[in-house]
Amino acid sequence: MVAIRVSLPVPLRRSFDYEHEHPLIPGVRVRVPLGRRVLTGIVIEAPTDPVPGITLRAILEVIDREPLLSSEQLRLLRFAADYYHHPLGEVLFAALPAALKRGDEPIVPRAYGLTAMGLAADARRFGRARRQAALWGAIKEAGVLTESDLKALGSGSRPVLRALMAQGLVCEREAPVPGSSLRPDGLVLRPDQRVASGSVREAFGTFAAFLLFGVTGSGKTEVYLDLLAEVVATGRQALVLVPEIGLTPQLVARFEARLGTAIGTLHSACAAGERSRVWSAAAAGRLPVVVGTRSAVFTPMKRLSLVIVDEEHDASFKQQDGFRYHARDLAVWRAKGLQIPVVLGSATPSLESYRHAREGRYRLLALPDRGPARALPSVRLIDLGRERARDGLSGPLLAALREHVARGEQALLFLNRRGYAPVLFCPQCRWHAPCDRCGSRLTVHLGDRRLRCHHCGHERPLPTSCPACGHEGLARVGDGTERVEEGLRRALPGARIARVDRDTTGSRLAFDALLRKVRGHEIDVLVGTQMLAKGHDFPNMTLVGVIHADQGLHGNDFRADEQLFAQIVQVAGRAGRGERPGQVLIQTHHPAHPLWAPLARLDYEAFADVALQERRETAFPPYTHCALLRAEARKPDMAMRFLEAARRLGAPPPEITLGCILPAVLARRAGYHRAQLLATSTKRAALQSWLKAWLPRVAESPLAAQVRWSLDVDPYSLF
DNA sequence: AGCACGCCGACT
DNA sequence: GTCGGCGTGCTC
Repeated sequence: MVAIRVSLPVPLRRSFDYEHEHPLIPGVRVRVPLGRRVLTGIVIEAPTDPVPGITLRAILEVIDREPLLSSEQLRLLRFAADYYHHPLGEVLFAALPAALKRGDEPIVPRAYGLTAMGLAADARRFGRARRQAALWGAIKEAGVLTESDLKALGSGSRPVLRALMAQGLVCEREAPVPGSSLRPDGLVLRPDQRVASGSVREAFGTFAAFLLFGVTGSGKTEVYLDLLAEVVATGRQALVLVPEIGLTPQLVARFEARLGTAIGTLHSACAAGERSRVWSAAAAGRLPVVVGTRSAVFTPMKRLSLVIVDEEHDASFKQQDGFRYHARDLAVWRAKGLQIPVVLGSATPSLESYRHAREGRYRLLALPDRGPARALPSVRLIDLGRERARDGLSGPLLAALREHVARGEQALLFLNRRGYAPVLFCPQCRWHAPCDRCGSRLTVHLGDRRLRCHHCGHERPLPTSCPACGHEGLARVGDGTERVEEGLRRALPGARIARVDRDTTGSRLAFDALLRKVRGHEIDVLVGTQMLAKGHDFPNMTLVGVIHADQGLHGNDFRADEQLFAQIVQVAGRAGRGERPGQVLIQTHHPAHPLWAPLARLDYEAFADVALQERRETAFPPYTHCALLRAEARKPDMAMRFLEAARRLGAPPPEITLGCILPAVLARRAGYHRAQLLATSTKRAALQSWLKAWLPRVAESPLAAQVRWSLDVDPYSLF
């Protein structure tokens, strides 16, 4: 009998030991009793020295013959659990597709081939069994018959196959790697793309991180494809991480067409069965390329030799609840462990990555060209202090809209605020419609005459008079997309206007239908939220207006600057992607802000200089490393009291700064009172080792059980 | 997280 | 008299 250490999907910061007749390999799944339930767990150490003084219970069943998680994956997941200070059990299970979490068999795609007897057989032996003869002939010719080939032959072919197997002519065998009928001449790279791709190719087989820096339309995707083609051609594997909205069927189709091979995709909308199929196929080395969102960073890949993170600055790579990992950072760590190159691509890199590149830890690969006949759009600021705006629309913006529409061109207006107005205000008693469950205001939605909270979803009918004093003239203050749309209809009668936000465009289908209408020029002006900002090409769109750009300038959050820059570049990329040059008009109350000069030139490097300087002065990332302890509780003060206790347990060394306990920016949300405590240090290792000692004590503090708390290492934002 | 045990209010 | 509210304690 040996002791086996097992990790279980429970939020406990420890593992459990069981006994079994013989040692097991780490990564194997087992069924074990815990209390009076039976759970699926993962062996992490066997044999192990059992915790003394505890009678071990027996493992009930060993599920896998081969480890489900490879040692490489276990190393990655252990590191992630350690670095993000999240219970290992939850981390391990976060990496598994749902079916495998439950303990289902991994899906092994089957294939069939001829046995020696089958190869030697003669067509005449089948006599009148014509279907058997045909199937035998087909397998002989193709060499192998996959499960999907069999399906293509129709349902009647399965009994025929069984008959061939019964005669010992056909047997099961491992499915082959999908054929790569690569078309190597499909890609013609420009010189700068060739240089970029060449640098990465030279690094195959060693660890190197590259920052592929190129504006929208500069052809980053061609560089990826060139590298992927190389990986596919040499029978190795590559992992491509993309932002949540970036994984479109079009993108996958383009990859498949260029690479001439099937591509596995993993994303949140993936059906459970499909997910575990891709997972298993990738693990076995049968899928050369996997494209996926955040959680795909954990995909097992036997022959992984390249990792690409596209739009590496995108916020969706950071998980915002539970196990708060950053997929881009883990991707870099994974590449380092495997000694393979990793390519981070962006037009607006995160300041973290950009600093690494500037200081030589990452290699900067710039794609300056925009290709033939692609001029950058011109950007102009409109000073809202001088130009009065009505319904969010200033005179110069309206004039430009009229001009472009009259010329038969299209325009796009951005405003990251849906609804009609963000505040309903009583001018008589100064009442503002509040959300009962959050510390926020309700947004006026005129379309269905309701008040809605954009934080918790709470809603109620729009009152016609003030609930506090009965006054009838309630004011709708501020601009939302509904109001801008209404203003546009008044100012541009006759123009065909459409609005795109979560309220008008519920389904993917409706969204696609609208995009088609825009391309067919059935729409002149499109008003919408950031739903529109990414990826959609409208060749006739020559004007882009940004209604309010100021949230990003004086945001309460340290990352507001880089998000604003990324958004403006993103938005500007919508203008003039056809032959006609684009024009971008940005309305701001602060035209003199130092960030606007580089923004107006769409000059990322100049922006990064200003922003990095400011981050250095204010001691924010990337110049310091942060960990944020968040807490929330129904009872007021409870979260604060927990954090105070945690702070007292802290006793940090001098190189770590433990901040004050502050209410969260939205101090009350969905009925919970929220607060947070920030720890920072210029030394990542020092912060890590202090957290390691601190966190178990925090977890065991008596108040911990009475609040919902979490630690966020490298928080994306301090909201 | 589950799932127990455990001690106080409104119901067949 | 019970059914059931969720407080707190434990799981190898």
